[in-house]
Amino acid sequence: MTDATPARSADAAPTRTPRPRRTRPATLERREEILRAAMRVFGSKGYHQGSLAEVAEQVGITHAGVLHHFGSKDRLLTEVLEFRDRVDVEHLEGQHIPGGLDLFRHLVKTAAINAERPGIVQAYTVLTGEAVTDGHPASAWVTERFTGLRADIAGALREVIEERRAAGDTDTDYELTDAALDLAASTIIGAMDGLQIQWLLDPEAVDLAESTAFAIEAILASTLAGARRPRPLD
Amino acid sequence: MTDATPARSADAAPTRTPRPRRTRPATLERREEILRAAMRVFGSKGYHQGSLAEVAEQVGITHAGVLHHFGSKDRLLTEVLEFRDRVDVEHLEGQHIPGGLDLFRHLVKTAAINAERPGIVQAYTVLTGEAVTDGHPASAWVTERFTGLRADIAGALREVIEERRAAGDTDTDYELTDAALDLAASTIIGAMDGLQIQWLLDPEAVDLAESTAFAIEAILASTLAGARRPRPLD
DNA sequence: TTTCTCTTACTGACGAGTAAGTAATGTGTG
DNA sequence: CACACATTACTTACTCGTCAGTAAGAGAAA
Repeated sequence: MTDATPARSADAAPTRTPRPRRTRPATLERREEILRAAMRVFGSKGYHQGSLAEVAEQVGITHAGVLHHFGSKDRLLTEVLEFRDRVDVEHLEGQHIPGGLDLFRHLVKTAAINAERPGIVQAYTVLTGEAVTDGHPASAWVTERFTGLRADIAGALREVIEERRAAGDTDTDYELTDAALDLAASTIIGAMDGLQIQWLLDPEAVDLAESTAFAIEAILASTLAGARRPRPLD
Repeated sequence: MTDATPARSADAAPTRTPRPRRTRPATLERREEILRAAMRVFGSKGYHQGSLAEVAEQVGITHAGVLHHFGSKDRLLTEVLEFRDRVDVEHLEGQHIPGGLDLFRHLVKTAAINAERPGIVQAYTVLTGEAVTDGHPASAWVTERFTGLRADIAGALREVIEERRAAGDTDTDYELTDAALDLAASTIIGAMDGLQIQWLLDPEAVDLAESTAFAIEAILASTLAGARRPRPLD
């Protein structure tokens, strides 16, 4: 039984360099094109309903060409998600990631910008919704994304409250638990996501920017008011 | 060009009655079984990813049997949605649909109940998320559902405010526009839906009942406080 | 001449819908 | 009441389409 694979290390001439070539710049661009196309397709049709053929067509190749670059549909999806993360971060490059009240202003501004690009919002919403199905390849990513967002927002909340305390605001001297901050953070994220769904389905009926701003202000006010705020349901 | 279809009305013996037989009770039960199975399947896998074969298997027949009853997968989905509507209404039978503050208490209680039945929540969330994809058969249903919910909640809000005015609460004598009520209504619905997503993905991280209650109280308080509430972002 | 990019061509699987047939369950007629 | 025959509730066995993934090779680049 002879080895069918060519002998590599054993007696290859030492003159032979291992020859790494790797990615040309044109190829990297190609891959980004594919990622962008995939984002459009998965965003409008969902992951399961979107096909590799459709992604391929948008960049003028065949579906096998896409598989050459990404190996499988699952891997394509995860690379799309990582790519989005990278792009989002680059977008903030130069500017620091805002904290404190600025984070909330940033969220409101983002909603206003998103109201002009339904495609992005749809992509995010579809993938997030799909991720709660059993065994979906994006569910880990979405879950971690939520975890990160909650931490960021809870942190910003803490900053705001501590700032006010430092300024001698006696309205804020209640117990400040992590749980309460997380609660507010989840609620803000939830409201933003839920409003996006309604807006996508019926843009006439919901003003994305305005309702997002309202939600954040309401939750912020309630959180800052702490335990002493009258609870309307009691 | 002769008519290939047998002459029906022209000279058929008047003795022939059209013979309607229709559905036996056992059949109706069978169809309900199928609808319940379909809800489970579409709820856990989504509409596109869930197959007729899987639905059929759960009631012990073949996928062709399902098609015999419902004609097509699309029709099955719409009948599932109509069935859910019917069941939900029956569930409230006897009790009046609550209005005013009771509606909000009802929403909070529903969230607490839902925290014990992730299947239902998942079904609702998956279908809603999928509905924002292009040309999805459930999008009309979901859109109308949101429209109805917004109207109900906005109406309840109006009731609450008018009650307080009647009681002489001067805190509520600001302009009361429909737009403001709809805004609050969308936000409450959005928060509930968004929190469900996070809870499904990470039940440890989010307390569905508590966060929903918090969201509703915060938005309610903000709305009742009207225009005079300090706006933290300004 | 090796490596990379991509195509053509194929496989295997799965899924919705159709067609034809079968067994059971009624229903109208004599 | 009995018989004939509609109608129902399915099954089996397809068709047709789609889609992910594979294999082999061609042309270009390095």
